[in-house]
Amino acid sequence: MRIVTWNVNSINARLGNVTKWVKDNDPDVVLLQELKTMDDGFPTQDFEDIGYNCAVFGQKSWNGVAILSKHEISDVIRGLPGDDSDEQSRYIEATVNGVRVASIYLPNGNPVDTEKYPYKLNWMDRLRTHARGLLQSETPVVLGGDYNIIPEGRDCHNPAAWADDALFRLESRQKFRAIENLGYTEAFRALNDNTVAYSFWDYQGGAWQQDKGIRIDHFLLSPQATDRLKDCKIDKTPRGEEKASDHVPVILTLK
DNA sequence: ATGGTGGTTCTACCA
Repeated sequence: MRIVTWNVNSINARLGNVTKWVKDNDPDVVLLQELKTMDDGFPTQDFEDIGYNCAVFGQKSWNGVAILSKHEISDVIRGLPGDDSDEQSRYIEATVNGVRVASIYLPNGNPVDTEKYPYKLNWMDRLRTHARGLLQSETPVVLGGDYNIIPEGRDCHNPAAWADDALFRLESRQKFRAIENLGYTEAFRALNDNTVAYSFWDYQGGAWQQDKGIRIDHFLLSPQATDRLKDCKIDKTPRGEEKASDHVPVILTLK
């Protein structure tokens, strides 16, 4: 079973790139982030035409997450539990082929001297609480998405340049690690010990051409999912294409 | 310190 996570930076601006990649790679499940459209603007028909069911949690202009699946999608939750006043569409969760999957678009948090940073940290506390509850099912849980977290220095080109950024601040990384410490395994790093690999390159400053990237798109796996972990790879080829997203797909394979 | 790019939407805001 293959599950992909991909921040597409507008699903409608990226529709040709995404449908082509999905057809070529044929994953079971695709977790999308940054749709930048409301539910009724999501190109559901285009994905149904290539064999995928869709569960969408959209929002006008910003955010927005979705789960695409060749298998039936059931028991969908839209929105991260824990704060009814949160209006941002950043979390969708469902059951697919016996696996509980979530598509996560964790807040960026910059600039750190604004309300965006505490919003990020509070959102991570809520995610940890919810992730802890999911473990009680003792079934495979796969939390995939754009976490907006650089877990370690080796996950970026120049750690010094990111030192005070919301993606790399110690508080942010500690909260990410606190979710791992519940019993979740970060799939890519578990299988690629010393590999330097990135999942995002900024549009600005020739970041792609100079390979000044960061690794911020992750899969966190419950113990039952980790027992089935076979492979986790980053496909950076889509970043070099015309009209590319600034993120690339990360591909998880479970036995 | 600034601006570099790209998306949504039309004037800034977000990343």
